[in-house]
Amino acid sequence: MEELLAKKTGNKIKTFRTIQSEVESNYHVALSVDCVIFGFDENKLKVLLIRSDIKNYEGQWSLLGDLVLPEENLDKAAYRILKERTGLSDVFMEQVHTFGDVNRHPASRVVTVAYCSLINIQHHKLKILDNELHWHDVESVTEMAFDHKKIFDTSLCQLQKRVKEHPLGFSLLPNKFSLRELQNLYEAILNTKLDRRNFRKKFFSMDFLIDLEEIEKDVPHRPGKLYKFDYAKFDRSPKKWAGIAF
Amino acid sequence: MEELLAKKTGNKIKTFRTIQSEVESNYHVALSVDCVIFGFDENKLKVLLIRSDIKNYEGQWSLLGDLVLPEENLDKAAYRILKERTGLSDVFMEQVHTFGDVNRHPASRVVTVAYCSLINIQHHKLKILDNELHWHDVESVTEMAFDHKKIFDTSLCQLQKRVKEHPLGFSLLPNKFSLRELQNLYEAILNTKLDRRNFRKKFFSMDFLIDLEEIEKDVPHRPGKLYKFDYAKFDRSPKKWAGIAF
DNA sequence: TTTAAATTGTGTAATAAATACACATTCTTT
DNA sequence: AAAGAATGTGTATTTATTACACAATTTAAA
Repeated sequence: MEELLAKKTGNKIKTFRTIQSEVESNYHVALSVDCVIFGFDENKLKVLLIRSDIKNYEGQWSLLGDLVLPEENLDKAAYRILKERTGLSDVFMEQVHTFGDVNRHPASRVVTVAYCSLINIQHHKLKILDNELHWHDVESVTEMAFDHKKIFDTSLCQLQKRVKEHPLGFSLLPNKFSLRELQNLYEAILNTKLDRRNFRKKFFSMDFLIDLEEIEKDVPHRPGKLYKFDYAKFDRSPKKWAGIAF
Repeated sequence: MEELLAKKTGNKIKTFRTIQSEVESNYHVALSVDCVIFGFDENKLKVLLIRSDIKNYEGQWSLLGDLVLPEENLDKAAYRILKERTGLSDVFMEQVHTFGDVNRHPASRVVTVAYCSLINIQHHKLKILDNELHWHDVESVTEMAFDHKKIFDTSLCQLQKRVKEHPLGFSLLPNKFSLRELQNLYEAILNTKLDRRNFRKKFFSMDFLIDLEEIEKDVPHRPGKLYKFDYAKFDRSPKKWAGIAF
């Protein structure tokens, strides 16, 4: 193995040059991916957590994560974890931040790359029978294992920001949704109340909603119309998302 | 060493459990930090690059990076690199993204965390005599070593976005600056032309600029007034940055 | 010393976007 | 048949964005 990686040689700083023994003994870390998987159900934003089986954090909730495999890209690892846990593969997924504090894992140094994912909770409802996995209300998440609360908070903040810039929210909804459901979703994500008329005006003026000429069923009040998001039109559109400034 | 990290046991997926031998042999990677250091000089946005001394990329330009030390947090590593190269320590620095494609480094798997930094180029002009280090015009950066072009592009995009949301730009300017310099900076970062009167109106209405009652010197035309950014007022302000939508 | 060149400093009118706000309608439940 | 609950709709006000022109100041050149 030739000169590789990085090392300081005397006073002169060289780029990416070191010797094999250093690499093996000191400069390598374990690398994991943790997924913050969001869902939306009963008008609440949810996050999918698993009970930790690590000694120090036994019984506490943690994010879904795993070590990155030797021949696996980071995004691939994130999709693998999601697939294993939910069975879903064609969903929104995005890298959020990397957490690498020296003592974040009790056993050894583990650097973790956090990913945020948005899924339609109905699509995989059946797989969460396992009592180690649970959908938690986002607003009632408090203590978590490791530094996962910090990772979760960071992801939620980023979601709140991103959802104003891009039409991400639809990934969390059923294919057919009412405007009330859409507004409830935005209110849940942004943790705020929105004016109903202005919300509707805004979404209709963007013109990416297709009226399905159907109405809700089984609601104890006047049913609303159902819509779907026009992904094809969105993809063609040059200006894309106008931005949502509530 | 107890059960640690992550492993699949049969069909059941466990969280963070594995055995020592796996950790050492397969699941560890080299971890580096790469800094995209931006500066502003002669009305152009610049990036600080170093000539690569790696065999495959010899002579090509690369970002300033180094392996993360065993007992070093990621942010610390980024600040260390910046300090070593520029002598500056109290500057804007922010994690951008992590790049971990399997073959991004020719020698072995090296996952790198990219950081973006904004510095006042005047403050360390003297240290860049070394001909391996060079300030490049951002718009003329083309080929780079490794996947550094991709890292650079990602960082520049993020900078363009962040500078509209937060008052970052001032880190790139001298303490005293004219409004023309400020506008030139924004035009350089955003790669666009802005209306001078609207730009001034916008910044004055934010009310974070302190009029220093001084004027520029040595300009071949009517000199402009000098200002500084009121960081104290900004920190106290509840609404912070109004957002710049050009 | 006069003139040309360059850039600063300033305000208003027009357009677009965000906000606040109320009532009739439709469907379900009792 | 009446009460409850949520849908569907429009306008007026305020705020932000954009487009745009001319006099004043300084330096450099004639």
